[in-house]
Amino acid sequence: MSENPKRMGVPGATSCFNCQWRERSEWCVLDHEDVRILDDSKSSSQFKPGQVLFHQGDRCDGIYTVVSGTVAIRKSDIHGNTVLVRLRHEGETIGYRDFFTGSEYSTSAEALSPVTMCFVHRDAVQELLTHNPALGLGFLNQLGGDLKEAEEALLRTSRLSVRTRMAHLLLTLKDRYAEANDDGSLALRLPLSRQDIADILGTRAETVARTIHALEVDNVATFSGRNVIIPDLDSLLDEIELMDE
Amino acid sequence: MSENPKRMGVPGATSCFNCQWRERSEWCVLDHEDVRILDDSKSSSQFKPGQVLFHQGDRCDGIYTVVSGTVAIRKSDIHGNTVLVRLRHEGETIGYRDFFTGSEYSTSAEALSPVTMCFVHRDAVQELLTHNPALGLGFLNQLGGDLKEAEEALLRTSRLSVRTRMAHLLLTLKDRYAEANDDGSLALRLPLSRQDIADILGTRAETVARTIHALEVDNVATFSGRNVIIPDLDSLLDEIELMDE
DNA sequence: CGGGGGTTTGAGTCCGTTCAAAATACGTGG
DNA sequence: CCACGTATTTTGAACGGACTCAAACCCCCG
Repeated sequence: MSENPKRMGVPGATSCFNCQWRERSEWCVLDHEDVRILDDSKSSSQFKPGQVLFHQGDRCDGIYTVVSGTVAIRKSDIHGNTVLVRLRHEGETIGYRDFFTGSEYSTSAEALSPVTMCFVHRDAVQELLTHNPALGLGFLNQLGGDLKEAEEALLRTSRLSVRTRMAHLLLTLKDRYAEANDDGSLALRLPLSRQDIADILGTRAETVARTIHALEVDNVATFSGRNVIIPDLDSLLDEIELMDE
Repeated sequence: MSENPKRMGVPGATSCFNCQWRERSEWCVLDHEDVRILDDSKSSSQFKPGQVLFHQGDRCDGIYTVVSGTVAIRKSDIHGNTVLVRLRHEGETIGYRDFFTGSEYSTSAEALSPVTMCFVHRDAVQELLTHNPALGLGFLNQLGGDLKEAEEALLRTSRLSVRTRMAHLLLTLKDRYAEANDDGSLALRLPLSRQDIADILGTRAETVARTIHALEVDNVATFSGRNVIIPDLDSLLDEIELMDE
C-alpha cells in the first residue's frame, strides 16, 4: 500500500515516466516516445473536498485521471436536482465517455476527499490515439466495463429490494474502504452522505435511514454517522444470495 | 425507404462495397483496401423469428451487424430466468461490448422478425482496428452511446412511474415502427410481448396489462394485441414532461 | 450557544407486487 | 377448417414495500 510514500507529493514533481498509476491505467500501453507526448501535455492539479472538477455542460477538452482520492460523478436534471451517478477512485479515468461521444460534459465531477488529478488535453489524446491503436482498445475496454456495470445496476434496481441493494453497495465499498479489525470484523468510513447513498440505490434518504436501522437490528452492520462496522461478512453476503452472475 | 429493392436479396450476393448499411455504420470510415478485407472475411446469414444468433456464454469470435430485421438482446440469471435488455435494428452492431471486454457473450441474441446478419471474424476486426484508428473511435462512440442510454434508463427506472416509462417506451418505438394514418393518428405493431415490455420497463407483465388499460381509458393509446394506435401524439408527450435533458 | 444542514422517526397513502383464476390468442394435428 | 391443448394476457383481491409530508433530532461549525 505504500512502497512509495512520495506519490502524494507536489503534482508537478511527478513525471508520467515513473508514475505508478499510469502503469495500471489504459495509458500503460504507450511506448517511450508517446509517454513523452503525454508527459509534455498533461497537467495535474489538486482539489479540496467539495470542490468541483468540472460542471455538467462545460466543454469537454480532454480526459482526467484520478491520481489519488475519491471523485463523485453527479448528474442534474432541468429542475436542478442532482443525483450521484457513480464514484471514481485512484487510477481510474474520468470524462472519457463525453470525450468520445459529445463535446460537453453530461455530468459534473466533485472531489469527495482531497484529490489529485491529471488532465490530458484533447489534442494529445487525439495524437496518441492515432499513434497507438492499443490505446483506443484500452478505452474501449474501460467503456465496456462501465456499460457492464450500468446494465447490472439496472437489473439490480428493478428486481432487488432496497435492503439487498444496500447490502450490495456495502459489499462493493468494503473492497476499497474497509479495514479488518483484530476481532475479525470490518470497519469502514463511507465517502457518501445518506442522500448520495439514496441516489446510488435509486431510492430516498428516508428509506436509506430505515434500511440502515433494519440492518442494525439484524446485526448485519452497525452505523454511526459515516462509520460502519460489519461484524460478520457472511451475514452481509447472505443478504445477497439472489444475484445473477 | 426502397431505392434499392435488392437489399433483401441473397446474403452472399451483397458486397460490402455497395452495402448501404455499411455507409451508415462504424464501418463507414474504412478505405477501399480495408473494405476489401472486410468483404473477404464477412459472412452473412439469415434467421427466422425466434431463432437464436448466439447464446449467453458462447465464445465471442467477432462482431455482428444487423442488415435487416429486429434482434432482441436477452440476459439470463442463474435460475434460467431471462430478461430482455435491449433491441437492435438494421444498421446497428451487436456483440461488440463482449468483444472488447471479455471472451464470451454476456447476453443472448434472438431474432424477433426475419433477420439478416453480417458477421465479421475477430481476426479481421483486429486487423482493421490496427490499420485504421478511426474505426476504434467509431466503436468508442457507439459504446459511449450505449452507456449513455443505460444511464438514462437507470434514472428513469428509479424515478419515474411505470406509466411514464411505458409512455417513454412507446415514444421510442414509434420512431422506428409507427406509420401515420390519414386521420393524423399513428399506428404501430410492437415487436415485443407483454413480458418483454415488462422486462424493459423493469416491472411485471400484470402491471403492464394494467398500465395499458389505464392508458386506453385516458385515450392516450389503444392496444389490440401487439397493434397500437396513438390518436394524438401530444397526449403521449404530456405523459412524459418530467424528463431530464 | 444558537443556527442550520443533514439525518432520523412517525403516520398515512399509494403504487406495484403477488398469487390465483379466468379469458383470450396461438399453433398443431386431425 | 375446426377442435384441442398450451401459452400468453387480462382481471381480481389482498398485501406490502417504498414514498410523501412533516416534525423532531443531532451534529458540526461558526
